[in-house]
Amino acid sequence: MPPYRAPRGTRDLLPAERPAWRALADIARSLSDAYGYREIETPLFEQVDVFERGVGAVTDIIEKELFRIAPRTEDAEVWALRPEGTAGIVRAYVQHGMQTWPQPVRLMLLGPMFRYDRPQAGRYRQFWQWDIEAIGDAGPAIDAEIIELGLRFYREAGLEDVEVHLNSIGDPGCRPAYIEALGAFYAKRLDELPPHERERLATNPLRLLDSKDPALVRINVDAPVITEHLCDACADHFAEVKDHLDALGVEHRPETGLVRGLDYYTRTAFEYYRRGREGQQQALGGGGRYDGLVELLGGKHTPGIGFALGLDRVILTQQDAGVEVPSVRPPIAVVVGADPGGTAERLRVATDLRAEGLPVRADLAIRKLGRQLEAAAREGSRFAIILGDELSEGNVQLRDLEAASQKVVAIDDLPALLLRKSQGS
RNA sequence: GUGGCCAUAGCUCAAUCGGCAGAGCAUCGGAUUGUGGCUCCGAAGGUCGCGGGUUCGAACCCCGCUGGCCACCCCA
Repeated sequence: MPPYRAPRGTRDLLPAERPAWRALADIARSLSDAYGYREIETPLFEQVDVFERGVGAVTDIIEKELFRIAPRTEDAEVWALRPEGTAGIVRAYVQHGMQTWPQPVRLMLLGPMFRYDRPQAGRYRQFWQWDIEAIGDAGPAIDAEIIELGLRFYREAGLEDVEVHLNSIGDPGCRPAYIEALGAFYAKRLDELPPHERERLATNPLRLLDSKDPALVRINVDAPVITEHLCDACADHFAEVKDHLDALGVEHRPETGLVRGLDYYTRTAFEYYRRGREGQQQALGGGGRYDGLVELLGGKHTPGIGFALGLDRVILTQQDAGVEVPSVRPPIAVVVGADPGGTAERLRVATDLRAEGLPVRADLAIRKLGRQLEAAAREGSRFAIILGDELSEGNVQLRDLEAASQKVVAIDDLPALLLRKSQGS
């Protein structure tokens, strides 16, 4: 066994699987361009305060999953690896005075996030998210734009049966009254609650709503529904979000038990699931509105909304659904030689062709021609460029490895010839 | 953070009752010295996850640790 391994909950993404990842990143970037969400990169770590204030100090993400960086000196700042993207993006929004930009500011971020969680399938300590944020627009239309953008991404990734679950969780004006009503409801039936759920009642009663405990599922049928306790402004907003989605032809499934785990969410909350795969670990992405977050991080009161899609889970779901994804592309040609030791001329010919922009590998192993051709064929290359005695007249053998045919070609004609072939003629 | 299942070559897996660690694939080499994916031959590759214990003897039984998976918790 090797002495060192990738840290728990992390993994190496090997060449064979990278093309599928790159394809997802390409989709994310081209959709971001098309929708006008411009790419931003923020540090992988921030001051702990950014997350504690932004995500919420009493959330699981902060209390038990934050990757804290041990300070080097007593008076050093305390840092942590980012567990999600929104807090850092909003910090950047405030820091760079983006409130003076045309509003809303549409941003996208693609990168790794870190949570000190117990690993499981589809759950890693380092995982990748695609973040979309629109900061500075309170209107319901932008909610619909973003929700549809997420669905569009899944479709382009080959996942046709992803749907959005939608809820509104109110705002600081109306939510406290609802939580009180909810608390009172559970208090009346305290003896029916499992001990574990009783504890959560004190810390975060909303959480009981999406519990899977059978006893609680039964009780929750009678629980007060948040969308019936919204203030007029929140209720109007929610209705208009749904109207906008309907106008787009986007199906949305009401989910009154949907409560997101981060403190900063207000009003719109949504999660993406594959139809028939609605378990808690199966969320492919989620997001919501965070109208108080900019202010929490030192800016003016500014509305915002966004989502985070888990790329690791998209990859897993593609595999599960049998979606065809790109694989490693072989070079169009491999330069091989009759003289096993003639690595210098093989390297020179390949280098010249690469200078013309052609993906060409040279066989640099000192081995006989048969082995070189074998390797080229197994790699999937279309052509082998065979260097032999003809080289003294400026010619090579161009062998078509698929057709098993070959012809003598002037070495000077190779670039144009291969270029034509690589464009699929 | 809680509970359960698992860990043998790079990968997928065998190894009878506790009695000399194996196969397929992959890698490298050879099959009369300029022609490939097939075939044949061969080589290399192991701290049986790690550390203790029981035993004449442990891949196999017991304990601990690490890691993976699953169910919780929670999230993406």
